[in-house]
Amino acid sequence: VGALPSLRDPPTAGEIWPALHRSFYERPVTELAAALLGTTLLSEDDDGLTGGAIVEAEAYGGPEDRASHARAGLTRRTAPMFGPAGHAYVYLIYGLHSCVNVVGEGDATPGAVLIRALEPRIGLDLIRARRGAAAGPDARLCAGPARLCQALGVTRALDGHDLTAGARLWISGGAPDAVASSRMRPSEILTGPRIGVSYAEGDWAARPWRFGVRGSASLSRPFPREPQSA
DNA sequence: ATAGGGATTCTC
DNA sequence: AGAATCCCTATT
Repeated sequence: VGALPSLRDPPTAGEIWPALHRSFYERPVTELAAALLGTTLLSEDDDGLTGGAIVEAEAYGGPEDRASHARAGLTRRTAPMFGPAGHAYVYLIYGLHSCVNVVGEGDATPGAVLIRALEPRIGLDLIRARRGAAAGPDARLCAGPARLCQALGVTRALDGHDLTAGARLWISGGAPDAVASSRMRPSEILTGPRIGVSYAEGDWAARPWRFGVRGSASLSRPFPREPQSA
């Protein structure tokens, strides 16, 4: 028995859940945020495979976006936002919590999408163990940008990671044998102002760049009334 | 060098 | 309502 894989080797997680291609990410961040709804974020490490369906995401632009980390321009911290699409931007907030973004646009245009909530679907036992005993019902385990990172074992070690490689941390449109596309119908998409960016000047705090799946029990918090379909 | 604050979460 | 807690960013 050699080191080369044989046809009888069990499929890897990346084969069961094929990674989205780079071209999926190369578009304006508001489009990308909506398109990510319904796709599956996956993480695999020595402890196992975990994942869930993305049900909430926020778009962040370049220096012109006064709510974006990129507002100060290219710095060491925000460098991934200025790099190629399809990579992760993972940052530490309040000295405690990791949050994960998906880089969009292109090399010339900085921008990223913050993943704010998942419906947990894969590796529930491991997700529950990582989140702790007081984490509440399953639907709330990944209801928040820092919660989902804790649940999936995402830390800044993954900052800059290439999401298109289909290993360690990646996003899939669905299993190959899945019948339905991950794409949401417009009537299923909620929009609203981004969370926690009241410091932003001008109308940047009010822009409806938060996107969510209508009716999901895993949203980080409710959307304001008067929802508009994207 | 140092001060001010943050795309959050949990507990009191 | 307040703490936890690190590092980024801007200023001295």
